[in-house]
Amino acid sequence: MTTNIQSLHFEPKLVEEIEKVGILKKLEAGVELMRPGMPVRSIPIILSGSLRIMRQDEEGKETFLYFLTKGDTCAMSLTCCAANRPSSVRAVAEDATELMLVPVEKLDYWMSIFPSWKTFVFQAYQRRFEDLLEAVDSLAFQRMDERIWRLLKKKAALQEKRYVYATHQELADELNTSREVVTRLLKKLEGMGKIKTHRNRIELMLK
Amino acid sequence: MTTNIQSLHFEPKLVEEIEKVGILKKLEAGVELMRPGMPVRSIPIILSGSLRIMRQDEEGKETFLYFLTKGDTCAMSLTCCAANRPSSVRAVAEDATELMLVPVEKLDYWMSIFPSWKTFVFQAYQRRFEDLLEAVDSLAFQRMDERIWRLLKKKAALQEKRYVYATHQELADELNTSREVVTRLLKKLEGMGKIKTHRNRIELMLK
DNA sequence: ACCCGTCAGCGACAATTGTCACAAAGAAGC
DNA sequence: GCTTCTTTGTGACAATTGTCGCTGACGGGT
Repeated sequence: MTTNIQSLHFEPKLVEEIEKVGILKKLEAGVELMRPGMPVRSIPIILSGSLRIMRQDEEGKETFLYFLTKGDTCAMSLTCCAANRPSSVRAVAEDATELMLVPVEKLDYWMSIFPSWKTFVFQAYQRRFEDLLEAVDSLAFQRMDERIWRLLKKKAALQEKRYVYATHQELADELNTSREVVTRLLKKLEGMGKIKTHRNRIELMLK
Repeated sequence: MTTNIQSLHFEPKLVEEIEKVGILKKLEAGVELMRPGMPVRSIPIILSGSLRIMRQDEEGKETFLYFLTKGDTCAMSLTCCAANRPSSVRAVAEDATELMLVPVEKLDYWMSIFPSWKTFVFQAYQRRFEDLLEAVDSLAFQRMDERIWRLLKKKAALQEKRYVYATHQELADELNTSREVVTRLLKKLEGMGKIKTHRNRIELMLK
């Protein structure tokens, strides 16, 4: 599952640079990479696997924002680094994940000399904006059953499988609702023929 | 109320450039500057007044995202321009507003030669990220009474007054709820001594 | 097999929000 | 004054979501 940095459309010289100063990090599924308040010292570039980005409130309640996958980087890291501010989100490995950590100092310098890095940074901003708007849409316009269904589809797509391995409690936490509500609505989705529920696992009936 | 571009921390040469190519535009309160699907041909820099940025779903339901005020620019414009994509949000003048429209073509060029422009663009991204996260917080973690109360405080702060001129229906539209709910919760806030309601106008009892 | 901890299912009820119907109050014109 | 339109108020009810209590199912270990 190892992806190397070469496959990410960077120019050869930049690839060289990244490999020189970047630190490869491997995360097992479920490991927390970043939490609100943590200082951000490096920019992660995801090589394989995926990160789940969550927003927390003061009491620790959470809500899902978006996933980062291969080739993505965290726009929050970019803004936090630039402003020298702590993280405002939580990042958790959704699967086993590999990423390259690039020190903050390079951000600006590379932007000025590597066009592909500049493109990369701007695309990151743009994609994360879209992702955040999608999160807003979900919160503002969709009911909980629809939100669960979409989350399941996204999770399944990440793995390219029709199974999602998660407990009802975990899904409830990601959507800032309660376990009972998730159970109830999963039953409803099952009744509609969209899924089948198993212990620790949900099967999506796509197509 | 006219603010000129000089007060925005740009270097003199850039100010000159902006004045040369920028188009000054004045909007009356309530006028729509941008709607979802519209092509974005220029980047607006707000000189005075404020813009209300809203997200819409397919059926036209809306939810408030954030306000832009003096010195701000629309990060959506930046991303949309860069990717040559239509707007994904709606922008409406909250008050009488003046803005400078800068043609897209300059975005990149100025970034490479004017440090203050680069800073400006990155700060815009950063601020709008924070604003969007605040919008997510509001949607995910707060009940409707709290959301109304916060919206009122923001609106009052924009004008630096203790009155907000709006009907219950308008507030309902901005929060994607119904007029009756707004009426009900405003009565509740009034009972708590936080506001006084009048026709077309709400008085905030701050301090 | 049995125990035990985790996970899921379910019924009852509460809280919040959404919807409908209708009335009253205020503003503006005649 | 009267009429009309807009805005606000309110009661009743529905839908959705949140919470509590309890039950049973499943799986891993012994």
